[in-house]
Amino acid sequence: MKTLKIPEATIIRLSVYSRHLTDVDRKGIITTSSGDIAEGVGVSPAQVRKDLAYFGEFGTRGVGYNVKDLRQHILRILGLSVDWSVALVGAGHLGLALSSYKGFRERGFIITSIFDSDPDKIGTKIGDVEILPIDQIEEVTRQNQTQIGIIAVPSSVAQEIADKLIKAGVQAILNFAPVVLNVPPEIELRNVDLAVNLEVLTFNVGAQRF
Amino acid sequence: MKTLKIPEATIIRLSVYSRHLTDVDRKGIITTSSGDIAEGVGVSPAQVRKDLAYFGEFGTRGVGYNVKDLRQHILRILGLSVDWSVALVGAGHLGLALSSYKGFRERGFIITSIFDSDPDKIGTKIGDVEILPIDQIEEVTRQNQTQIGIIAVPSSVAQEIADKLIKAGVQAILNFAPVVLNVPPEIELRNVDLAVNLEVLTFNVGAQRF
DNA sequence: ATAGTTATGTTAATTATATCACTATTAACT
DNA sequence: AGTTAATAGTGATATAATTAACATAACTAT
Repeated sequence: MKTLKIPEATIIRLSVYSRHLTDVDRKGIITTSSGDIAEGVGVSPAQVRKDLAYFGEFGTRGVGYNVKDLRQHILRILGLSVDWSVALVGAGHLGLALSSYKGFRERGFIITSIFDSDPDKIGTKIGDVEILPIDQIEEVTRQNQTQIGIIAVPSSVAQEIADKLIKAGVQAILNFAPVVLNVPPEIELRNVDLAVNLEVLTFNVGAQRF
Repeated sequence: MKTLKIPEATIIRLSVYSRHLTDVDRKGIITTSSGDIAEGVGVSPAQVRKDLAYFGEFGTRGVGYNVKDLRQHILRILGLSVDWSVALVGAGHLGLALSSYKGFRERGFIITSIFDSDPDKIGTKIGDVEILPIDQIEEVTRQNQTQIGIIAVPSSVAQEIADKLIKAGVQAILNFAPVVLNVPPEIELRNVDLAVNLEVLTFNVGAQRF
């Protein structure tokens, strides 16, 4: 249980590598190299090797990497060798988009419950998952042993939902509300702020000013 | 036109600061400090001051920052003192979620055109914007002088759409397709990969292994 | 066998980013 | 007016991440 510090950027790249390797594998290619991967995803070969080196030796010198093997190794590293139960809170446009997003299920993220406060939505289904009222979050999430919560509700209620999810025992939260959430340190939290992404773009478009 | 290199992390934080300042301003608070801001958004006071120092001096020593002033300065820095015309390509669940996302308009991002390939969708409206066919991207985007394109289409066609948007003269692209896009260096590109975000979480949940 | 080639794994150097500690400035109060 | 408290701005330091360089291992061909 050595706590070697691994950069988050490395984790993000590993995720991208694994997706790239899935594509390469589908083309029937058996062997690849740090150079190939680097070219495929737009980083340097040294970066690819360094990222992998945090976790072990997966290649053969002079030869390269076996595509299937390396892919499996990375998926294992990312914790994707098992399925994850996900609770989605908020069945608005964004919630609907997330629940129908193929990429989640492909990677082993199964949305096992959906919650909303709108009485008109409660009882209806998205796919084969029934929309439940907010006050059932704790009971249902605990019962399903759900580890991950996705917050897709308005900012005004996001903290309240986060508290409920944590009380229900989730270990990680993906938050789409543009607000700073307060969570205990043992809870993994990531924020996806859609407007921020556009703002980085507009800054860069005008960045010759600085 | 000095090209002082500014960390992307700084830009992201500035965006968060400005949103925080909007909240603080709404509460009627006139003056704030690096310490207040730091506490409000979860970073260190030194970080706040360092981030601002890239762009000038906005505060008064011993006193702090005027909330409205600082907010305006940051918005100006981020390029948000003017509106931006945005073209949205893909009117699926995600496209619908993005087009109805309040946060965009609030920050000056106006979706001026929406495109999709589905004949059933073409001609219908989202809000007051009509969905147009893909082959009108170039003409309409150029006419509107649209600077930003959002790609919310399947991975298989994302590169093709990117090419069209670039040909139409957009300067920046926000890509939601989980694929590595190839764009010329003068085009600003950001990728939002929803699955990657969950994978960073699952890695961290199991990270005691390393 | 052996030399040559290729590509990994790893150490070292460089670059980038964040933190810290100090200085300067302002306002308030006595 | 002088003193104290508060807080921005900044240069120095520490930490982190990326890039480059290199030594090692495996394969190929003669």
